[in-house]
Amino acid sequence: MTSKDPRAGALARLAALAADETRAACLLALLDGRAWTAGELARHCGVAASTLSEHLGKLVGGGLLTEERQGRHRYVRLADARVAQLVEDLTAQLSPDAAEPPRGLRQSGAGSAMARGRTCYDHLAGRLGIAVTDALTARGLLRQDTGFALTDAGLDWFGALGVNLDGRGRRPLARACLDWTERRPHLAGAAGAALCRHLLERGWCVRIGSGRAVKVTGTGEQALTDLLGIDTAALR
Amino acid sequence: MTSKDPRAGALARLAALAADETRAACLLALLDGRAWTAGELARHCGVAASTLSEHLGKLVGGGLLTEERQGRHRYVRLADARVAQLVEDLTAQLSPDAAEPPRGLRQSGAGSAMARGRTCYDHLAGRLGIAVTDALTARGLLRQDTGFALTDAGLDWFGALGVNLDGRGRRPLARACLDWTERRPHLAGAAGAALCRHLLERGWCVRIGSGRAVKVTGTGEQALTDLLGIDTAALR
DNA sequence: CGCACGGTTCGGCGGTCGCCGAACCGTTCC
DNA sequence: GGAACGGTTCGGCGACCGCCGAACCGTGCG
Repeated sequence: MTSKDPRAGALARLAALAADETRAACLLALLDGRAWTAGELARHCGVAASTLSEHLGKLVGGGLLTEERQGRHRYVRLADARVAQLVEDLTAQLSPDAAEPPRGLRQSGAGSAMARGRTCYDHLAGRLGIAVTDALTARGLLRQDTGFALTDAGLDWFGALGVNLDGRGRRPLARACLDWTERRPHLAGAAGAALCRHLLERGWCVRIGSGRAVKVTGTGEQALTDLLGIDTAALR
Repeated sequence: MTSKDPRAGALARLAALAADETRAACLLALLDGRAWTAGELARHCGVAASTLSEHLGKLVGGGLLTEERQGRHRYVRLADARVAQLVEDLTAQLSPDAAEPPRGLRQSGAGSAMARGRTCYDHLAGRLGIAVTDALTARGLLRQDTGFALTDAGLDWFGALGVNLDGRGRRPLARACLDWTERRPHLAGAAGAALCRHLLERGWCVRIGSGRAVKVTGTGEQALTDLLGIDTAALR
């Protein structure tokens, strides 16, 4: 408690924000990239509204969340992509040694929809995210062997698609995010986010209900086949 | 506390390991990549040996540290590069908003040696790390604009240098690590580690005392100039 | 052998933290 | 205006956690 490293206190304070099961559950839920109300999160976590209110205070105060008040609602979301990336990295740390077997075909309901395709903060995950990443790699648009980066051909491909990749702040263009169900890296970063947004805007994917699960539409299947040669049968 | 996400508990447990100032100080100290004894860490953190013993138990039990017992000593180090990466990412999360001004020329003693050059777990950081990263990028061996990856020319360059990049597990070859003093990304990952090891083996860099600070030797200056065109004057 | 030393275990102390229910405040809708 | 509702504040309770010193164990050295 004498000298130590001046960063130690700050690091501990940051980690403490995620070191509670309820707050951790909030962060994971918010990985879908959307804004939740305090009440929704309280119900999701199974705690009293008052309890969750205090948790939100800490998370917002710690800079992990931003809030937006509308009438009698308090909407809260992850502060930025950096926070989302951090939460992803933390959960990724857990997967390799988690004894959990590759999860069979249990929970075939909402679970399998999530496994087929979902959003992870602002990019695609699940089998859909993996399929897109693999297709990009196979076509020489993305390189994974020397890091995780778009190729020049990849930049052109995004341009031809009409996706604008400029104006991203200091956020890396391509980044690997470890998929939670597939245990394989998929495309995140500014390019992953832009691509996900593009698919949703074009109606190639739609969100299922209010969750983070997404499904490929008919026109989406056609587009993914034409653009990337993806066999969409496995995504149905 | 009812359903939540099954990952929430695991995430909270992981974060809790870093959520204590003393344990955080240990993790930061161990970022130098070397093995410390329990006593060294206790003195470094300013707590009783018994207290630190308990902390080590948790960190080892949590898989963040591995231990190696020799005689009456207990040597402990970060478990692997994944853990180091995680700690780096967490500290990087803090730097952008930390009000700390770009730290003037205070602590000109050991501090400035650290700013000149140091190791960050197993790769180079400080001005030296930045200089190497910039030089690699300027020479077209590393691309940062589309992610963070070696180019084909970069692969060749490493090969010509006699650095073997095979045999890395699932660890990414190139990865960006945010520098703590310079606030800029530098090369980490398997390539960064291999390069750092190479510089030390060839005697181009040597460790200063027992810390993580390193300095470039005379032959090292010549080599860095020849190989990468680095102006080593700024590193003295 | 005996002492010094590094590390661990244990009991106990004090502070923090997460949780709840009750009271309260502001918005929305009837 | 009144009722319903989302959210916040507050007091209090129980659990957990980090810290220490003392006792203990094993290694290494004189």
